[in-house]
Parts: sequence; C-alpha cells; structure tokens
Amino acid sequence: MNKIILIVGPTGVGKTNISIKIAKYLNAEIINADSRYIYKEPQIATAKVTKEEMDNIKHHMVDACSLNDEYNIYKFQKDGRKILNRLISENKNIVIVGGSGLYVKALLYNYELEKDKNIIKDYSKYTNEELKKIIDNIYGKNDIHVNNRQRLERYLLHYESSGKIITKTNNINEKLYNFISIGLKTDKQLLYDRINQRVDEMFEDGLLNEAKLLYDLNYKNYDTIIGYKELIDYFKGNISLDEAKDKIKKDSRHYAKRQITWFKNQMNDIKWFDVNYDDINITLGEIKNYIK
RNA sequence: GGAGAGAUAGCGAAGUGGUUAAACGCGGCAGACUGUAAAUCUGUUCCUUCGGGUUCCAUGGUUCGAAUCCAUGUCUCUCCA
Repeated sequence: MNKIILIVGPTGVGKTNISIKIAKYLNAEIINADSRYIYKEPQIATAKVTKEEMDNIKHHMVDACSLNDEYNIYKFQKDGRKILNRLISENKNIVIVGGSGLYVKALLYNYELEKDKNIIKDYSKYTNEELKKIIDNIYGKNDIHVNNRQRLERYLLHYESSGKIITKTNNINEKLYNFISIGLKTDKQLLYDRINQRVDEMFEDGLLNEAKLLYDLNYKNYDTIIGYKELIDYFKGNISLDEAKDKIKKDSRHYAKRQITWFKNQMNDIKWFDVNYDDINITLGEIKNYIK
C-alpha cells in the first residue's frame, strides 16, 4: 500500500527542505501545491526549489506554465489529480507539499469544480450594494461581505453561467484520498525573522535583476507575485529600494499569517510539528515516526 | 541673541471650549474565504476584575465644563543675526 503524505505550512517554515528529505526517505515523488511554483519564470521571488535542492526527487506541478498563461484552481485540480491518480496506480509513495490552502483542498478534498464556460460579464455598472442585493435574492444565506467585490462578482458570474449557487456544503471536508496531513510550524516571531532574512537573501541572490527582467517583458501575472509587485513602484520611481524591500517583507509576513489561519481553521486532522532549525534531523525523526 | 511655527494614542495626522477615549491613514493583532487564493475581504487596536479608571509635553490657572483659552517651563523645527 503506497503512502500519501501532505505537508503544509506557512511560507518560510522550511517545507521544501523537509519535503525532499521525507520524499527521499519514502522514495516518493513530490507533487507541488504551491500556486506560484506553477509558473516557470519566477525563481528567486518564489523561493522555488532548485535542481540541486530536488536531489533527484521527481517534482510535479512545478514550472508547468508561463506567467503569461491563465492558470487557475480548476486546472490545478484537474492536472494535479491526473498525476496523483497515475502515481497511485503505479503504487508509488507520494509527498504533496504546498502553501496554497485552497489548492490543497481542491486537490485532495471533494471540491466540485466545473470547467469554466469562459463567459465574461461586465458588472461595472453595479455598485457593491446592488450586487449584494442581487445575490441576496438568489441565496439569502450567502455570507459574502458587501465590500468584497471580487467574490461578489465571482458569485454572480458563477450563477449566471452555470445556474448553480455556491453554498457551504460538508463535501469540502470530505477527503477523496487516503493521506496523512502534516503541518510545519514554529514560533511566530522566529518565522517572521526567517521571512525577513530570506527576503534579504533573495536580494543578495539577484531578485532585483530577475524582477526587472520580467518587469520589462511585461508579464501578465507579474503583479500577483510577492517580491515583484512591491518593486513596481520602485521601478516607476515612486518609492526607494529600501521601502520596497520592507514592503516585500511585510507582505510576506501577512501572507504567512493568512496561511497559518487557513491551515488552522479550514483543514482538519493536521498533525503539527515544531521545526527544529538547529537540528532538522530531530524534526525529520518525529515525522518519520508519525508516518510509519 | 532676535522673529515665528509646533509638541495629540506604536507611528503619521485631524480636532481650536461641551454628543471626544479622541476622525482618518499606516503599522500591530485576530478572523473569513469553492474558480485572481502570494488574491480578495472583515473585525479589533490607552488600561480594565467590564463596574469603571487614566489620557492629548510638564506644572499652575480661567471655566459648570479644556486636547482646545491664559501663564510659566522643557523640547523640536524654520527664518534673521
């Protein structure tokens, strides 16, 4: 019987390193569940696994498309499950690692997503209040906040293109695969220190060059990546490099906090491990013992 | 040495006699989230045993009432010498 291990945690805890060690131990292949690893161009900004780090472990769902491509959770679910099912049929051990909570859930839980019909609607003539009222008439128990225009528009678009409403169902907590969930954590101040330090290291490693290069090429999803989007104002001369750098650190910390909130409250039966950075083997030992 | 301007919560900044524990922004903290998710959005942020307590540089004063008016002091900034 093959093993499927899910490893989650906030950015900067050390998921990449640990996942590879665990994969090595299990002779497993890795499926990435990190929404920004999908894009092939960013390397430094997304702290992407390097060839050397991979240590000959096969990685899936990394560098799968261009920053110019339209990628979304539906495609991730479809592509990811295809690989997952294939590896299962080949009786391989699998390590799934990622920080994108919704992607993880879409991959492993009963999230029913349908192919988008590519309908484009323009709701710009409606105010938030008007959109909210329309949605309230469709489904009074919706909990979308009036200010959340993105979700308001998404809800209406989904309804108008599929005729279906988005409701909270229990399916979303129903596991479709037999996997063990592991969460990596550490003291929050320590995590924030690590994140800040990692941003400094990214700059030492040439983040600015990478960012400028892609900026000049005008990539479509450029501004969805922490580490790039904060530099836009710097390239335009609106802020100093130090200001941009601080903003990257801040956005990264905020992102980590949102991830922690998600994994803590949106997912069940995650076994949390405190990462020991002085001796990673201690943490690895605890994990190996748990997944035995 | 002379002439002005100013000191407000962690920071920036409103407020110039009463419904002001003090707008707003940032930062902090917590949270929501089934298709942009590294996204989007929400709540909270002087202390509190939730009864209340203590605030707007300091001290003293005017007033029924002061962050707001007066006096003195301390500090900061700009300009003139």
